[in-house]
Formats: sequence, C-alpha cells, structure tokens
Amino acid sequence: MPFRPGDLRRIAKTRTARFHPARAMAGGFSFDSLNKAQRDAVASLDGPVLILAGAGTGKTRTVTCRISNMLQQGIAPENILAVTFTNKAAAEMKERIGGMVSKKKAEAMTVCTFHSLCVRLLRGGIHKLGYKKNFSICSGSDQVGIMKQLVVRMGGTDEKVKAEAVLAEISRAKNRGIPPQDLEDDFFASLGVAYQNELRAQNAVDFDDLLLLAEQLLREHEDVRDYFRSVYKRVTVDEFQDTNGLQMKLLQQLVGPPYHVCVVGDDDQSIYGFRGAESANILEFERFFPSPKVILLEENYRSTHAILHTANSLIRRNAGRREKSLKSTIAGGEPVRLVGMPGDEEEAVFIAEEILADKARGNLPWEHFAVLFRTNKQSRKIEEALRERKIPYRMVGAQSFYDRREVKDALAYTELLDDPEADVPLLRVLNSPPRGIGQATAMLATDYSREIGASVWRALNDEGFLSQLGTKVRNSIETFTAQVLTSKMKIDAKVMPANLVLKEFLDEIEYLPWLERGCKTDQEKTQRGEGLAEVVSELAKAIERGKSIRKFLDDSALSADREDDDLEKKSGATLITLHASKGLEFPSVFLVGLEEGVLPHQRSVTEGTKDEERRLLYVGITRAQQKLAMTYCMMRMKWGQQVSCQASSFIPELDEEYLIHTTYDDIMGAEADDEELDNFFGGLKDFLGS
DNA sequence: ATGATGCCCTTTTTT
DNA sequence: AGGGCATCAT
Repeated sequence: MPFRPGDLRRIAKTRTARFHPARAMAGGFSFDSLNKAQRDAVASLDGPVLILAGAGTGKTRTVTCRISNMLQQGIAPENILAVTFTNKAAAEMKERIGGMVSKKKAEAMTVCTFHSLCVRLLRGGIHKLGYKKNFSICSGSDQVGIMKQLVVRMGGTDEKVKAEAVLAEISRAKNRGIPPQDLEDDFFASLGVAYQNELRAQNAVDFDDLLLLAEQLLREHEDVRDYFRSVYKRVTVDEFQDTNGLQMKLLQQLVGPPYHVCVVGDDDQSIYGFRGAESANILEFERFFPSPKVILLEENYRSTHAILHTANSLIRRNAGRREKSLKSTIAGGEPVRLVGMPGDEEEAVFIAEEILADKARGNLPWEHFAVLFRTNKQSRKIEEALRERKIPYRMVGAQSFYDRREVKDALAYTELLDDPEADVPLLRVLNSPPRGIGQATAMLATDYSREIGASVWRALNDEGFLSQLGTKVRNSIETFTAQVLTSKMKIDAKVMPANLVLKEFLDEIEYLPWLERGCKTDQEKTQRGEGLAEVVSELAKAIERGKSIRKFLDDSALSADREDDDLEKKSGATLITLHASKGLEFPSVFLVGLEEGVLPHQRSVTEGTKDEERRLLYVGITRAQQKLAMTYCMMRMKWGQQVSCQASSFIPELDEEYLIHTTYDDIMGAEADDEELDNFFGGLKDFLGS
C-alpha cells in the first residue's frame, strides 16, 4: 500500500492532538518528535530502503516508529518481520513497539535474530533436506568437543592442530559459501568433511548450518519460499553492517519483488568482520536490491560535542567508508580525558574511586556508569576493585550462562527426557555423573548405532548390542535407560510438569552432589546449584507460557529469552565488552586498556585488520553521553607476570582539541616523593615515545 | 572406570 | 595465575 504525503500529515495531526509530546512514546508515535530524515524513514514503507544511521542518531527510535507506522497503516502484524542482531535487541524492539501501538500487535509480529528465524524455518522443513525434524543445535563447546575427537581420530598421532582453529576456518568457509571439502589446507578440508558427516550422523546442526540450511531450504523449495514470502510481507534488518554473505543470501530468498525490505546500519560500526560480516552488504546494497531509497541519519542526540568530535577525529582515519558528517546537537561538554596508569591495578582503582566520587558529588545512580573493555578477562581486576568498595555492578554477556557445565548438562538431560533418540545430549550426559558407562562403551554404542542406522539410544536398548557387554556395564546401561524412560513417561503422560520431572530426575541421579564434590570453594558450589535451579525455573516459565520443551531448548541454544540478559532488570554499574556495548549508551563511560596489543588487539595487528579495531574504539567512544575517560597502562599482568605495555597507536590519532591527557598520580594526588615522580614521568615519556 | 596429580598452554570479539 | 588435559595409580 503506497504511502501518500496526505497520510503523513493526518497521522501527525491526530497523534499530536491526542498525546502530550512527553507521552508521545507511550501511546503511539509522534512525527513531531522526529527530524526530517527520521520522518522520511518512518514514512517510506515501500520498496527497498537503506537507512544509514550514524551512532546516536535515533536509529532504534526511527525503526520502531517505522514499524509502528506499518501497523497503523493497516499492515497485519503477522506480516511483519524484524531481524535484529541479538535476542536482547529483539526483545527491546518488541517492547518499544508494544508501548507505542499495542502489546498484542507487537507480540504477533516476528522479531528475532537471523538464527532464531532459521530455527523456525528449519523446524518446519528440514526434513526436506534429509535431516530429521528433531535435530539438535550444537553450540560452541559442543563443536569443539566433536572436533577434538575428530582431530585425534584423523590425525592418528598427536596432531598439534587446534580444534578451535579448524572450526573457525570451517565457519568462515560456510559463511562465504565454500563447502568444507574445498578448504585450502588438505587436513582442514578432510576434518571439515568429517565434521559435517559427524554432525549429520548425530542429526545435529551448528550455528552456521542454521543459516546455510535455511537458505538452501528456501532456494531449493519454491513452495516453502513462496509461503514465507507471503507471510513476511515487510522485512526490516537492523545492524545490517554486521550481516555476512550468507545472511544476505538468505535475505534475498526471503524477500521477493516488490522488495519491501528495509535495512538499517552504519558501516563505521561494523565490528564483526571476524565472524564473516561484510560491510559490502551495506556499502553496495544496491547490488542486491534494485534502486533503494537511501536515507541518512546524521544528527547525533546522544553525546556532547567534545565526545563526538573526538570520535569523528578517530574514525576519519579509516579507508573505504561511506563518508558522513555526524553533527552533534549537544554543544560543549566536559573534555574527554586520557589517563596514563602505572599498572592495571591502578587502572581499576582509579575507575572505582572515580565512580564513588562522581556518584556522591552528583547523587547519581550506579547505572550512570559503564566500563568498556576489549577482552572479557580485563574485567577481573575491575570487578575486584568495585567489590572492595561495595559498588554494585552488572556484567553483560560475560561467560555465557549457557556455556556453564551444569547448565549444559541440565539442558542435555532436558533434551534427553524430551527425546531420548537425540544423540548429542545422550552422548554428553551418558556418563556424567559417572555411572560406569565409560568412553569405550560410548564408542561401541555409537559404532553399533551407525551400523544399524539408528540412534545411540536404540543401540543402548538393543539386545544385539547389550549381549556383547559385560554384566556390570550392561547393568549400568539398563539402570540408566530405565531411569530416563520412567521420567520421560511422566512428562508424556503429564503426571507432573516437565520442570518437576527434571528436578526429580537430577535428584535421583545425584547430579548436584557429584558436581559439588568437584568444587573447590563454597561459592562455586552455590553457583553450580543456582545454575541448575535456574534451568529448572526457566523451563517452568517456558511451560507456563505454553512453550514446548523443544522451543525452550531452541531458545536456550540461541540464548534467546533469558531475563538475566536484560540490562534494565539488573542494577549497578555496567561492565561490558566493546562488542557487547554496541547499541547501548551511558552518561559516563570508562574505556580501559588503550594499549597496543590490547586495543588494537595483537591479532588484528598480525592479520591486518586494524580498521576494525578502530571502529571498535569508535563504537566505545560513541557510547558516552556526557563524560568519557580513557585509560592505558604501562605495565599489565599477563600470565601471572608483569609485562610492560605500549600506548595504543590510536591515541595519537585522537584530535586534542577536547582531550586532556593526565596521569594516575595527577588525579589520585598520590603523595609520591619527587624521585618517584621523576622516575614515573621519565618512564612515561619513553613509553609514549615522544 | 575413576580419581588425583602435575604439566601445559593460554588470551579476542558472539549467534 | 589459572584451567584444561593427559598420564598415572587405584
């Protein structure tokens, strides 16, 4: 349905007449609160649309208003698909649209990540590609486990090939449309083939396969493609600069003429190149969808002029970007600070003390502050410093909840009780806790299952298999299968809800006591217990909402729908990686570790991808609304040893107009004696190489 | 098959 | 410094 200028005025009028501007977001959206470019974006609902949205230009607001506009124009929510980069972003978008239009409509839309969307497509149609419908999704650590076995099996003697490296290569290839057998390295290629075969044998797919198979499903099956094209009449893709070639292909299958597709992104914030993201998707969007309407959002409403100026001076150094001029709407502001630290210990202390002082001075909430770092482990020292001072903090997306052993095991048991024929979870928990079914037996069972062309579970129940075994092992297996079957029947017969069955089952096999035996500290014990309890309660919640166990497992595998991930629901200062910080904003930001080898990361220097690190720093700087402090250290603890560091090569690139360069001692007013000071500054000069 | 001991290597970023 | 992994003894 074409949009006419008259509609725009009519909507604008009714909305502003009915709603107070301050409450506009609560009961619909107001065109008046948008700038010209944003209005243009919101009103352009037809054909391909490319929205280039610089940092802090109200991108999310524009997209949510645009989708709200679709709904108000009478487009059915069922026909709207919005793809986001993370599940967190999806949840947030749904909520915001729910607040603008109606919660019911928002719920009826499909808002999810590419991966979740693919699971949705594949649960319906993967059988057309020769997989069984109950496929398991292998996450990172599962993949590594499989690959390690394969390396040993195929390399014979101890090959010094790292499973992670092979997997990274395979993943890269998959995302670029290269089949595993075409990998350059022969050994990698044969491992790649073996890996794919193993996954298929276990009826499992990895994250990349989700995209790969979904694309294949749509491409090869016209009926499926037509069906989904008719369902998803309007498609929006957020964070488009982070999509890879495969996702682009998928999008092309999903969107047919007249191409009602809208992509939103910023090439300057493309920071997932390591995962195959191709900024070409955004830079050459025209190549994929004909004559798109291009809209530029350039007015920044987030950061002070000082912060934005500093950010712009940095990103200007990158080649091959879509030149844009981000304009600040907030004049002046405090200068950005760059602080040299003697060591990472002091860096952490400085941040903690600053947060304390600023909070007291301005009566600010803890949520005001965020600490951004390049790698997760940099958070450790900072956490300690914050804890010592009783500063509450929230860690975002750190060691993934779903990668914790007890969580993975509990989920595997859940999957097993739902479907014992699923090999992946069965093999995972077959002997944890140890029940006398060791690796040798597991291998025998797997081999036997392949021979008879059935699941491992079937082998474990097969007389032909059991009869080869000793009575001891046989008894162990029979006890185990009986336990699983009993619990499964309770679920199937709905004797009690699955979460209670799971809990009972875990108690029966004495899972937690076994786990606790291996814990060193009491803290660890409680943490494990809590992890288990949380899986059970998440399952309970899913069931209450009418979800199937399968859906619960899918969501878990993609870490969707986890309340704990919701920043809003936790309180305290934020500790977050630069990657995870994208899309967020904080009044006061500390950006730590501006050292060569950390930011830019050593690997990027060797691999020649420093531009991406520069964008990463740019993303970090542009998270700050009012206040920004960046730090670097002269010494840093590495491998339990003090190692001297060099200041980041990005530092000289920052324009100095709004930059104040100081040191830890200046600020903390440490009463160092003169000699010490001399030494420090002498060292600092050498360190900065000037 | 299981548990302990000691050695090794480690360090991106995430769906 | 710390965790994973292999090897060894039980």
